[in-house]
Amino acid sequence: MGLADHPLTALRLAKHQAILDDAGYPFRFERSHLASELHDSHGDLEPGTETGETVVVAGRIRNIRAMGKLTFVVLSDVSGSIQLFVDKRTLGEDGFAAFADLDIGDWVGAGGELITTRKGELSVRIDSFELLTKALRPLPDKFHGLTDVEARSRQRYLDLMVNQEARDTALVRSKVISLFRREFEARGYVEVETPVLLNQATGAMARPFETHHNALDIDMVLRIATELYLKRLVVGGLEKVFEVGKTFRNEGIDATHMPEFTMLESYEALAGYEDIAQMVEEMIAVIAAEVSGSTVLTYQERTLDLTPPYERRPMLGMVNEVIEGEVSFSLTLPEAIAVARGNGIEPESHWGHGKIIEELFDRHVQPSIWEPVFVTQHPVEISPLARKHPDDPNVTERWELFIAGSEYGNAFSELNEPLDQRRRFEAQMELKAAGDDEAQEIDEDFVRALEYGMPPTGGLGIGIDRLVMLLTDQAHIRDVILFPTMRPLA
RNA sequence: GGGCCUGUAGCUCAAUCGGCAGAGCAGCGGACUUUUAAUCCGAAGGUCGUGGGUUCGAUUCCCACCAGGCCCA
Repeated sequence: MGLADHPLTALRLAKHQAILDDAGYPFRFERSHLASELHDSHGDLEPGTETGETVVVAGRIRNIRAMGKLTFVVLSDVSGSIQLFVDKRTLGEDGFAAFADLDIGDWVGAGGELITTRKGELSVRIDSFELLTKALRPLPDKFHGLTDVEARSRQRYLDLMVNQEARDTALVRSKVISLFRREFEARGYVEVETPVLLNQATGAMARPFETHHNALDIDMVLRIATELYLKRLVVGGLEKVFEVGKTFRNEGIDATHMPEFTMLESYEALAGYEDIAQMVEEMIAVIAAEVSGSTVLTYQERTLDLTPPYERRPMLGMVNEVIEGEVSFSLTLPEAIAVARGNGIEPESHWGHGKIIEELFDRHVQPSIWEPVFVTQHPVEISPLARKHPDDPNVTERWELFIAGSEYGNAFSELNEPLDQRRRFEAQMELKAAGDDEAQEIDEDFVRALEYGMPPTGGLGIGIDRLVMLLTDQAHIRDVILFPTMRPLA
Protein backbone atom coordinates (compact mmCIF):
# COMPACT_ATOMS: atom_id res chain seq x y z
CA MET A 1 0.00 0.00 0.00
CA GLY A 2 1.41 3.36 -1.02
CA LEU A 3 1.59 6.44 1.13
CA ALA A 4 -1.21 8.03 -0.90
CA ASP A 5 -3.60 5.19 -0.11
CA HIS A 6 -3.53 5.47 3.64
CA PRO A 7 -5.44 8.20 5.47
CA LEU A 8 -2.59 8.66 7.96
CA THR A 9 -0.01 9.36 5.28
CA ALA A 10 -2.01 10.77 2.36
CA LEU A 11 -2.29 14.23 3.88
CA ARG A 12 1.38 14.33 4.86
CA LEU A 13 2.28 13.24 1.33
CA ALA A 14 0.12 15.98 -0.18
CA LYS A 15 1.82 18.63 1.98
CA HIS A 16 5.21 17.19 1.00
CA GLN A 17 4.36 17.26 -2.70
CA ALA A 18 3.23 20.86 -2.40
CA ILE A 19 6.61 21.81 -0.92
CA LEU A 20 8.49 19.89 -3.63
CA ASP A 21 6.41 21.67 -6.28
CA ASP A 22 7.13 25.04 -4.67
CA ALA A 23 10.45 26.04 -3.09
CA GLY A 24 11.57 22.61 -1.90
CA TYR A 25 13.46 21.96 1.34
CA PRO A 26 16.57 23.69 2.69
CA PHE A 27 19.94 22.05 2.17
CA ARG A 28 21.39 23.24 5.47
CA PHE A 29 20.42 25.06 8.63
CA GLU A 30 22.38 27.05 11.18
CA ARG A 31 21.57 26.14 14.76
CA SER A 32 22.82 28.28 17.64
CA HIS A 33 22.20 25.88 20.54
CA LEU A 34 21.45 22.29 21.33
CA ALA A 35 18.52 21.68 23.67
CA SER A 36 20.82 20.48 26.45
CA GLU A 37 22.98 23.60 26.14
CA LEU A 38 19.94 25.78 26.80
CA HIS A 39 18.88 23.72 29.80
CA ASP A 40 22.43 23.72 31.16
CA SER A 41 22.84 27.48 30.88
CA HIS A 42 19.29 28.50 31.86
CA GLY A 43 18.21 25.75 34.20
CA ASP A 44 17.04 27.85 37.14
CA LEU A 45 14.96 30.68 35.69
CA GLU A 46 11.82 31.89 37.47
CA PRO A 47 8.50 31.21 35.77
CA GLY A 48 7.55 33.98 33.37
CA THR A 49 11.14 35.08 32.60
CA GLU A 50 11.96 36.80 29.32
CA THR A 51 15.72 36.48 28.84
CA GLY A 52 15.98 38.83 25.88
CA GLU A 53 18.31 36.24 24.38
CA THR A 54 17.60 35.05 20.85
CA VAL A 55 18.40 31.42 20.04
CA VAL A 56 17.96 29.12 17.06
CA VAL A 57 17.16 25.46 17.62
CA ALA A 58 16.50 22.53 15.31
CA GLY A 59 15.13 19.06 15.78
CA ARG A 60 12.26 16.67 15.33
CA ILE A 61 8.76 17.55 16.52
CA ARG A 62 7.88 14.98 19.15
CA ASN A 63 4.63 16.39 20.47
CA ILE A 64 2.21 19.20 19.69
CA ARG A 65 -0.23 20.69 22.19
CA ALA A 66 -2.36 23.20 20.33
CA MET A 67 -4.72 25.45 22.30
CA GLY A 68 -6.25 27.92 19.93
CA LYS A 69 -3.95 30.86 19.44
CA LEU A 70 -1.09 29.23 21.36
CA THR A 71 0.73 25.99 20.65
CA PHE A 72 3.34 24.12 22.69
CA VAL A 73 5.74 21.89 20.79
CA VAL A 74 8.27 19.40 22.10
CA LEU A 75 11.29 19.58 19.83
CA SER A 76 13.97 16.95 20.30
CA ASP A 77 17.53 16.95 19.04
CA VAL A 78 20.49 14.68 19.69
CA SER A 79 21.03 16.22 23.13
CA GLY A 80 17.51 16.19 24.52
CA SER A 81 14.43 18.31 23.98
CA ILE A 82 13.31 21.92 24.24
CA GLN A 83 9.80 23.37 24.19
CA LEU A 84 8.72 25.75 21.45
CA PHE A 85 6.26 28.41 22.57
CA VAL A 86 4.30 29.20 19.43
CA ASP A 87 1.89 32.08 19.84
CA LYS A 88 -0.05 33.93 17.20
CA ARG A 89 0.92 37.36 18.51
CA THR A 90 4.67 36.71 18.13
CA LEU A 91 4.63 34.63 14.98
CA GLY A 92 1.88 36.54 13.13
CA GLU A 93 -1.28 35.41 11.39
CA ASP A 94 0.37 33.77 8.35
CA GLY A 95 3.24 32.20 10.24
CA PHE A 96 0.92 30.74 12.82
CA ALA A 97 -1.31 29.26 10.14
CA ALA A 98 1.71 27.79 8.38
CA PHE A 99 2.96 26.30 11.63
CA ALA A 100 -0.38 24.55 12.10
CA ASP A 101 0.44 22.54 8.98
CA LEU A 102 3.38 20.84 10.70
CA ASP A 103 3.05 17.30 11.95
CA ILE A 104 4.62 15.24 14.70
CA GLY A 105 7.79 13.76 13.26
CA ASP A 106 8.72 16.74 11.07
CA TRP A 107 12.21 18.23 11.33
CA VAL A 108 12.00 21.93 12.07
CA GLY A 109 14.42 24.78 12.65
CA ALA A 110 13.08 27.71 14.69
CA GLY A 111 14.36 30.94 16.18
CA GLY A 112 13.10 33.28 18.87
CA GLU A 113 13.51 34.54 22.39
CA LEU A 114 14.39 32.16 25.18
CA ILE A 115 11.72 32.42 27.88
CA THR A 116 10.10 30.42 30.61
CA THR A 117 6.37 29.83 30.68
CA ARG A 118 4.05 30.52 33.59
CA LYS A 119 4.74 26.97 34.76
CA GLY A 120 8.48 27.60 34.46
CA GLU A 121 9.23 25.45 31.42
CA LEU A 122 12.21 26.72 29.44
CA SER A 123 10.93 27.51 25.94
CA VAL A 124 11.80 29.26 22.72
CA ARG A 125 9.05 31.76 21.86
CA ILE A 126 9.53 31.51 18.14
CA ASP A 127 9.33 34.40 15.71
CA SER A 128 10.41 32.35 12.71
CA PHE A 129 10.62 28.71 11.70
CA GLU A 130 11.55 26.57 8.75
CA LEU A 131 10.35 23.09 7.86
CA LEU A 132 13.58 21.15 7.24
CA THR A 133 12.14 17.74 6.43
CA LYS A 134 8.62 16.39 6.39
CA ALA A 135 7.87 13.06 8.06
CA LEU A 136 5.60 11.17 5.71
CA ARG A 137 4.87 8.45 8.22
CA PRO A 138 3.46 8.87 11.73
CA LEU A 139 5.66 8.19 14.76
CA PRO A 140 4.83 5.44 17.26
CA ASP A 141 2.53 6.18 20.18
CA LYS A 142 3.87 9.20 22.08
CA PHE A 143 3.29 7.55 25.42
CA HIS A 144 3.72 3.80 24.94
CA GLY A 145 6.35 4.16 22.24
CA LEU A 146 7.57 1.12 20.36
CA THR A 147 7.79 -2.04 22.45
CA ASP A 148 7.49 -4.90 19.97
CA VAL A 149 10.87 -6.64 20.06
CA GLU A 150 10.76 -7.53 16.40
CA ALA A 151 9.79 -4.05 15.24
CA ARG A 152 12.43 -2.46 17.46
CA SER A 153 15.13 -4.60 15.84
CA ARG A 154 13.92 -4.34 12.26
CA GLN A 155 13.23 -0.60 12.41
CA ARG A 156 16.03 0.47 14.70
CA TYR A 157 15.62 4.08 13.56
CA LEU A 158 12.21 4.12 15.24
CA ASP A 159 13.56 2.44 18.34
CA LEU A 160 16.28 5.09 18.57
CA MET A 161 13.77 7.86 17.97
CA VAL A 162 11.40 6.94 20.77
CA ASN A 163 13.35 4.82 23.26
CA GLN A 164 15.96 6.63 25.32
CA GLU A 165 17.40 3.27 26.39
CA ALA A 166 18.14 2.37 22.78
CA ARG A 167 20.07 5.61 22.29
CA ASP A 168 21.96 5.18 25.56
CA THR A 169 22.98 1.65 24.64
CA ALA A 170 24.27 2.71 21.24
CA LEU A 171 26.27 5.52 22.83
CA VAL A 172 27.74 3.28 25.53
CA ARG A 173 28.80 0.83 22.87
CA SER A 174 30.59 3.55 20.95
CA LYS A 175 32.21 4.77 24.16
CA VAL A 176 33.41 1.29 25.13
CA ILE A 177 35.16 0.77 21.80
CA SER A 178 36.63 4.24 21.95
CA LEU A 179 37.96 3.62 25.48
CA PHE A 180 39.53 0.32 24.50
CA ARG A 181 41.35 2.15 21.70
CA ARG A 182 42.53 4.78 24.15
CA GLU A 183 43.71 2.16 26.63
CA PHE A 184 45.58 0.06 24.06
CA GLU A 185 47.19 3.09 22.46
CA ALA A 186 48.27 4.34 25.88
CA ARG A 187 50.12 1.05 26.29
CA GLY A 188 51.94 1.41 22.98
CA TYR A 189 49.73 -0.87 20.91
CA VAL A 190 48.97 -0.05 17.29
CA GLU A 191 45.60 -0.72 15.68
CA VAL A 192 45.72 -2.81 12.54
CA GLU A 193 43.30 -4.38 10.07
CA THR A 194 43.55 -7.98 8.94
CA PRO A 195 41.53 -9.62 6.18
CA VAL A 196 37.89 -10.57 6.52
CA LEU A 197 37.84 -12.53 3.26
CA LEU A 198 40.01 -15.61 3.57
CA ASN A 199 40.78 -18.84 1.80
CA GLN A 200 40.73 -20.69 5.08
CA ALA A 201 38.95 -20.03 8.39
CA THR A 202 41.49 -20.28 11.19
CA GLY A 203 42.16 -19.18 14.74
CA ALA A 204 39.05 -20.52 16.43
CA MET A 205 36.74 -23.50 16.52
CA ALA A 206 33.65 -22.49 14.57
CA ARG A 207 31.94 -22.98 11.24
CA PRO A 208 32.56 -20.16 8.75
CA PHE A 209 30.31 -18.43 6.24
CA GLU A 210 31.20 -19.40 2.71
CA THR A 211 31.26 -17.08 -0.26
CA HIS A 212 32.81 -16.80 -3.70
CA HIS A 213 35.12 -14.38 -5.41
CA ASN A 214 34.01 -14.07 -9.02
CA ALA A 215 37.09 -12.56 -10.67
CA LEU A 216 39.48 -15.04 -9.05
CA ASP A 217 36.85 -17.78 -9.31
CA ILE A 218 37.67 -19.14 -5.87
CA ASP A 219 35.52 -20.04 -2.89
CA MET A 220 36.29 -17.93 0.14
CA VAL A 221 35.20 -17.79 3.79
CA LEU A 222 34.59 -14.96 6.21
CA ARG A 223 36.96 -14.85 9.17
CA ILE A 224 36.04 -16.55 12.46
CA ALA A 225 38.93 -14.88 14.33
CA THR A 226 41.79 -12.51 13.67
CA GLU A 227 44.31 -14.46 15.74
CA LEU A 228 46.69 -15.98 13.23
CA TYR A 229 47.02 -12.80 11.17
CA LEU A 230 47.72 -10.66 14.20
CA LYS A 231 50.42 -13.10 15.32
CA ARG A 232 52.00 -12.86 11.85
CA LEU A 233 52.33 -9.14 12.56
CA VAL A 234 54.10 -9.85 15.84
CA VAL A 235 56.49 -12.09 13.88
CA GLY A 236 56.93 -9.15 11.52
CA GLY A 237 58.06 -7.01 14.43
CA LEU A 238 55.02 -4.85 15.15
CA GLU A 239 55.22 -6.32 18.69
CA LYS A 240 52.00 -4.79 20.11
CA VAL A 241 48.95 -4.93 17.87
CA PHE A 242 45.21 -4.91 18.32
CA GLU A 243 42.20 -5.08 16.07
CA VAL A 244 38.55 -4.46 16.78
CA GLY A 245 36.18 -5.63 14.12
CA LYS A 246 33.40 -7.83 12.88
CA THR A 247 33.86 -11.56 13.05
CA PHE A 248 31.48 -14.11 11.61
CA ARG A 249 30.48 -17.55 12.82
CA ASN A 250 27.88 -19.65 11.08
CA GLU A 251 25.86 -20.54 14.15
CA GLY A 252 22.42 -20.08 15.59
CA ILE A 253 21.03 -16.96 17.19
CA ASP A 254 20.12 -16.71 20.85
CA ALA A 255 20.40 -14.28 23.76
CA THR A 256 24.21 -14.26 23.64
CA HIS A 257 25.03 -15.32 20.07
CA MET A 258 24.85 -13.47 16.77
CA PRO A 259 26.40 -14.75 13.54
CA GLU A 260 27.99 -11.32 13.08
CA PHE A 261 29.62 -9.91 16.17
CA THR A 262 32.43 -7.61 17.22
CA MET A 263 35.62 -8.97 18.63
CA LEU A 264 38.66 -7.27 20.01
CA GLU A 265 41.96 -9.12 19.79
CA SER A 266 45.38 -8.00 20.95
CA TYR A 267 48.89 -9.46 20.95
CA GLU A 268 51.85 -8.23 22.90
CA ALA A 269 55.40 -9.44 22.43
CA LEU A 270 57.27 -10.44 25.60
CA ALA A 271 54.06 -10.62 27.66
CA GLY A 272 52.67 -13.73 29.33
CA TYR A 273 49.07 -14.63 30.07
CA GLU A 274 49.19 -13.17 33.59
CA ASP A 275 50.38 -9.82 32.18
CA ILE A 276 47.36 -9.85 29.91
CA ALA A 277 45.04 -10.74 32.81
CA GLN A 278 46.26 -7.71 34.75
CA MET A 279 45.85 -5.48 31.72
CA VAL A 280 42.30 -6.72 31.11
CA GLU A 281 41.05 -6.31 34.66
CA GLU A 282 42.47 -2.79 34.70
CA MET A 283 40.86 -1.91 31.39
CA ILE A 284 37.46 -3.32 32.35
CA ALA A 285 37.53 -1.38 35.62
CA VAL A 286 38.43 1.87 33.84
CA ILE A 287 35.78 1.38 31.17
CA ALA A 288 33.06 0.43 33.67
CA ALA A 289 33.88 3.47 35.76
CA GLU A 290 33.78 5.79 32.76
CA VAL A 291 30.53 4.53 31.26
CA SER A 292 28.56 3.74 34.40
CA GLY A 293 30.34 5.82 37.01
CA SER A 294 31.42 2.86 39.11
CA THR A 295 33.04 -0.58 38.99
CA VAL A 296 30.10 -1.87 41.01
CA LEU A 297 27.02 -2.15 38.87
CA THR A 298 23.69 -3.89 38.58
CA TYR A 299 23.19 -6.56 35.97
CA GLN A 300 19.76 -8.14 35.58
CA GLU A 301 18.78 -6.98 39.07
CA ARG A 302 21.89 -8.43 40.73
CA THR A 303 24.87 -6.50 42.04
CA LEU A 304 28.09 -7.17 40.18
CA ASP A 305 31.49 -6.00 41.35
CA LEU A 306 34.02 -5.49 38.57
CA THR A 307 36.68 -4.06 40.88
CA PRO A 308 40.02 -5.79 40.32
CA PRO A 309 41.79 -7.99 41.06
CA TYR A 310 39.69 -10.90 39.83
CA GLU A 311 40.12 -14.43 41.11
CA ARG A 312 42.33 -16.85 39.16
CA ARG A 313 41.19 -20.45 39.40
CA PRO A 314 42.29 -23.56 37.45
CA MET A 315 39.49 -25.14 35.42
CA LEU A 316 40.07 -28.70 36.63
CA GLY A 317 39.81 -27.73 40.29
CA MET A 318 36.56 -25.86 39.71
CA VAL A 319 35.11 -28.86 37.90
CA ASN A 320 36.06 -31.33 40.60
CA GLU A 321 34.55 -29.12 43.28
CA VAL A 322 31.06 -29.57 41.93
CA ILE A 323 30.83 -32.84 40.00
CA GLU A 324 30.05 -36.32 41.20
CA GLY A 325 33.35 -38.20 41.45
CA GLU A 326 36.60 -36.77 40.17
CA VAL A 327 38.04 -36.27 36.71
CA SER A 328 41.76 -36.01 35.95
CA PHE A 329 44.31 -36.65 33.25
CA SER A 330 45.58 -39.73 35.10
CA LEU A 331 42.28 -41.54 34.55
CA THR A 332 42.04 -43.88 31.61
CA LEU A 333 39.76 -42.57 28.86
CA PRO A 334 37.00 -45.11 29.72
CA GLU A 335 37.21 -43.93 33.34
CA ALA A 336 36.96 -40.29 32.27
CA ILE A 337 33.98 -41.12 30.05
CA ALA A 338 32.32 -42.85 33.02
CA VAL A 339 32.74 -39.67 35.11
CA ALA A 340 31.21 -37.62 32.28
CA ARG A 341 28.22 -39.94 32.06
CA GLY A 342 27.85 -39.87 35.82
CA ASN A 343 27.42 -36.11 35.45
CA GLY A 344 24.86 -36.08 32.68
CA ILE A 345 27.19 -35.75 29.71
CA GLU A 346 27.38 -38.23 26.87
CA PRO A 347 30.84 -37.87 25.29
CA GLU A 348 31.19 -38.01 21.51
CA SER A 349 33.58 -40.50 19.99
CA HIS A 350 36.35 -38.00 19.27
CA TRP A 351 36.44 -36.51 22.79
CA GLY A 352 39.52 -36.94 24.95
CA HIS A 353 40.06 -36.00 28.60
CA GLY A 354 40.37 -32.32 27.73
CA LYS A 355 37.10 -32.02 25.89
CA ILE A 356 35.33 -33.95 28.65
CA ILE A 357 36.71 -31.55 31.26
CA GLU A 358 35.59 -28.55 29.20
CA GLU A 359 32.08 -29.96 28.79
CA LEU A 360 31.84 -30.66 32.51
CA PHE A 361 32.93 -27.08 33.14
CA ASP A 362 30.44 -25.61 30.65
CA ARG A 363 27.60 -27.62 32.11
CA HIS A 364 28.27 -27.61 35.83
CA VAL A 365 30.52 -24.65 36.65
CA GLN A 366 29.97 -21.83 34.18
CA PRO A 367 26.25 -21.16 34.86
CA SER A 368 26.87 -20.55 38.56
CA ILE A 369 29.72 -18.05 38.11
CA TRP A 370 28.69 -14.49 38.97
CA GLU A 371 31.62 -12.34 40.10
CA PRO A 372 34.49 -12.08 37.59
CA VAL A 373 36.92 -14.99 37.59
CA PHE A 374 39.82 -15.89 35.34
CA VAL A 375 39.41 -19.59 34.75
CA THR A 376 42.92 -20.86 33.98
CA GLN A 377 44.86 -23.84 32.70
CA HIS A 378 42.65 -25.16 29.95
CA PRO A 379 43.44 -28.61 28.58
CA VAL A 380 45.87 -28.70 25.65
CA GLU A 381 43.33 -30.69 23.65
CA ILE A 382 40.96 -27.72 23.42
CA SER A 383 43.70 -25.07 23.19
CA PRO A 384 45.66 -25.76 20.00
CA LEU A 385 47.19 -22.26 19.83
CA ALA A 386 48.23 -21.91 23.48
CA ARG A 387 51.54 -22.71 25.09
CA LYS A 388 51.72 -25.71 27.41
CA HIS A 389 51.92 -24.98 31.11
CA PRO A 390 55.49 -25.46 32.43
CA ASP A 391 54.20 -27.44 35.45
CA ASP A 392 51.71 -29.66 33.63
CA PRO A 393 51.96 -30.67 29.96
CA ASN A 394 48.24 -31.61 29.90
CA VAL A 395 47.13 -28.00 30.27
CA THR A 396 48.04 -24.60 28.86
CA GLU A 397 48.90 -21.13 30.06
CA ARG A 398 45.44 -19.88 29.22
CA TRP A 399 42.54 -18.15 30.88
CA GLU A 400 38.98 -17.31 30.03
CA LEU A 401 37.25 -14.52 31.91
CA PHE A 402 33.79 -15.48 33.12
CA ILE A 403 31.30 -13.01 34.55
CA ALA A 404 27.62 -13.52 35.25
CA GLY A 405 27.55 -16.95 33.66
CA SER A 406 29.10 -15.92 30.35
CA GLU A 407 32.55 -15.78 28.81
CA TYR A 408 33.95 -12.30 28.23
CA GLY A 409 37.54 -12.90 27.29
CA ASN A 410 40.04 -15.53 26.27
CA ALA A 411 43.79 -15.21 26.50
CA PHE A 412 46.94 -17.25 26.52
CA SER A 413 50.65 -17.31 26.36
CA GLU A 414 50.80 -17.87 22.63
CA LEU A 415 52.27 -21.06 21.30
CA ASN A 416 55.33 -19.84 19.41
CA GLU A 417 57.22 -23.11 18.91
CA PRO A 418 56.60 -24.09 15.27
CA LEU A 419 57.20 -27.82 15.57
CA ASP A 420 54.67 -28.11 18.42
CA GLN A 421 52.24 -25.83 16.56
CA ARG A 422 52.38 -28.16 13.56
CA ARG A 423 51.72 -31.19 15.78
CA ARG A 424 48.76 -29.38 17.39
CA PHE A 425 47.27 -28.58 13.99
CA GLU A 426 47.75 -32.21 12.97
CA ALA A 427 45.92 -33.32 16.11
CA GLN A 428 43.10 -30.95 15.16
CA MET A 429 42.94 -32.46 11.69
CA GLU A 430 42.65 -35.90 13.21
CA LEU A 431 39.72 -34.63 15.26
CA LYS A 432 38.18 -33.22 12.12
CA ALA A 433 38.59 -36.58 10.40
CA ALA A 434 36.97 -38.18 13.45
CA GLY A 435 33.88 -36.06 13.02
CA ASP A 436 34.56 -32.82 14.90
CA ASP A 437 33.38 -30.26 12.34
CA GLU A 438 34.65 -27.37 14.47
CA ALA A 439 38.25 -28.59 14.64
CA GLN A 440 40.84 -26.28 13.15
CA GLU A 441 42.68 -26.76 9.90
CA ILE A 442 46.40 -26.34 9.55
CA ASP A 443 47.46 -22.91 8.35
CA GLU A 444 50.76 -23.67 6.60
CA ASP A 445 51.78 -20.07 6.11
CA PHE A 446 51.18 -19.34 9.80
CA VAL A 447 53.47 -22.22 10.76
CA ARG A 448 56.04 -20.89 8.30
CA ALA A 449 55.78 -17.48 9.99
CA LEU A 450 56.45 -19.12 13.37
CA GLU A 451 59.49 -20.80 11.84
CA TYR A 452 60.97 -17.33 11.39
CA GLY A 453 60.64 -16.87 15.14
CA MET A 454 57.82 -15.29 17.18
CA PRO A 455 58.85 -13.92 20.56
CA PRO A 456 57.01 -15.01 23.69
CA THR A 457 53.66 -13.30 23.24
CA GLY A 458 50.52 -12.72 25.27
CA GLY A 459 47.31 -12.72 23.24
CA LEU A 460 43.74 -11.73 24.04
CA GLY A 461 40.23 -11.86 22.64
CA ILE A 462 37.27 -9.95 24.08
CA GLY A 463 33.66 -10.10 22.90
CA ILE A 464 32.64 -6.47 22.70
CA ASP A 465 28.92 -7.18 22.34
CA ARG A 466 28.67 -9.11 25.60
CA LEU A 467 30.71 -6.56 27.49
CA VAL A 468 28.34 -3.84 26.25
CA MET A 469 25.42 -6.01 27.41
CA LEU A 470 26.98 -6.15 30.86
CA LEU A 471 27.60 -2.41 31.03
CA THR A 472 24.15 -1.47 29.73
CA ASP A 473 22.24 -4.13 31.68
CA GLN A 474 20.85 -5.72 28.52
CA ALA A 475 19.92 -9.41 28.56
CA HIS A 476 20.01 -9.89 24.77
CA ILE A 477 22.80 -9.39 22.30
CA ARG A 478 20.29 -8.14 19.71
CA ASP A 479 19.73 -5.07 21.89
CA VAL A 480 23.38 -4.01 21.79
CA ILE A 481 23.74 -4.51 18.02
CA LEU A 482 22.09 -1.75 16.02
CA PHE A 483 21.04 -3.99 13.16
CA PRO A 484 20.93 -7.60 14.36
CA THR A 485 20.73 -10.44 11.86
CA MET A 486 17.09 -11.37 11.15
CA ARG A 487 15.13 -13.36 8.63
CA PRO A 488 13.77 -11.22 5.83
CA LEU A 489 10.04 -10.53 5.89
CA ALA A 490 7.94 -12.19 3.19
C1' G B 1 16.32 -29.88 16.27
C1' G B 2 12.07 -30.36 20.44
C1' G B 3 8.30 -27.90 23.55
C1' C B 4 5.42 -23.62 24.86
C1' C B 5 3.72 -18.68 23.58
C1' U B 6 2.72 -14.28 20.41
C1' G B 7 0.94 -11.91 15.63
C1' U B 8 -6.20 -7.73 15.75
C1' A B 9 -6.22 0.12 13.23
C1' G B 10 0.15 3.85 12.21
C1' C B 11 1.50 2.72 17.79
C1' U B 12 -0.08 0.34 22.69
C1' C B 13 -3.68 -3.14 23.84
C1' A B 14 -8.99 -5.39 24.49
C1' A B 15 -12.97 -8.66 22.87
C1' U B 16 -15.70 -12.71 20.43
C1' C B 17 -17.50 -20.58 24.84
C1' G B 18 -18.47 -19.75 16.08
C1' G B 19 -23.21 -14.85 14.55
C1' C B 20 -22.14 -6.92 11.73
C1' A B 21 -14.46 -6.40 15.61
C1' G B 22 -13.53 -2.22 20.40
C1' A B 23 -10.55 1.43 23.36
C1' G B 24 -6.47 4.94 24.28
C1' C B 25 -2.83 7.62 21.62
C1' A B 26 -1.85 9.34 16.61
C1' G B 27 -4.73 11.29 12.28
C1' C B 28 -9.35 14.29 10.45
C1' G B 29 -13.37 18.47 11.66
C1' G B 30 -14.56 21.97 15.69
C1' A B 31 -13.60 24.99 20.74
C1' C B 32 -9.52 26.97 23.54
C1' U B 33 -3.13 32.28 24.58
C1' U B 34 0.41 28.93 29.57
C1' U B 35 0.39 23.24 28.05
C1' U B 36 3.66 18.97 30.10
C1' A B 37 0.62 11.76 27.78
C1' A B 38 -3.18 19.22 27.77
C1' U B 39 -8.64 19.21 27.97
C1' C B 40 -13.61 19.11 25.70
C1' C B 41 -17.16 17.98 21.41
C1' G B 42 -17.80 15.33 16.68
C1' A B 43 -17.00 12.09 12.59
C1' A B 44 -13.80 8.46 10.61
C1' G B 45 -10.09 4.56 10.40
C1' G B 46 -9.50 -3.11 9.96
C1' U B 47 -6.68 -8.45 4.25
C1' C B 48 -8.13 -9.96 12.67
C1' G B 49 0.17 -12.65 9.97
C1' U B 50 -0.62 -15.93 5.09
C1' G B 51 -3.02 -20.13 2.74
C1' G B 52 -6.16 -24.23 3.13
C1' G B 53 -10.10 -27.16 5.84
C1' U B 54 -14.71 -27.87 8.90
C1' U B 55 -19.38 -25.03 9.08
C1' C B 56 -25.42 -22.04 6.88
C1' G B 57 -21.63 -18.70 8.87
C1' A B 58 -14.50 -18.59 11.00
C1' U B 59 -10.82 -13.20 13.78
C1' U B 60 -12.62 -17.39 17.01
C1' C B 61 -12.24 -24.51 15.81
C1' C B 62 -8.54 -27.81 12.83
C1' C B 63 -4.09 -28.22 9.49
C1' A B 64 0.07 -26.16 7.01
C1' C B 65 3.16 -22.14 6.30
C1' C B 66 5.57 -17.09 7.51
C1' A B 67 7.75 -13.82 11.25
C1' G B 68 9.06 -13.14 16.32
C1' G B 69 9.70 -14.48 21.59
C1' C B 70 10.76 -17.85 25.83
C1' C B 71 12.60 -22.57 27.55
C1' C B 72 15.24 -27.13 26.52
C1' A B 73 19.05 -30.03 23.62
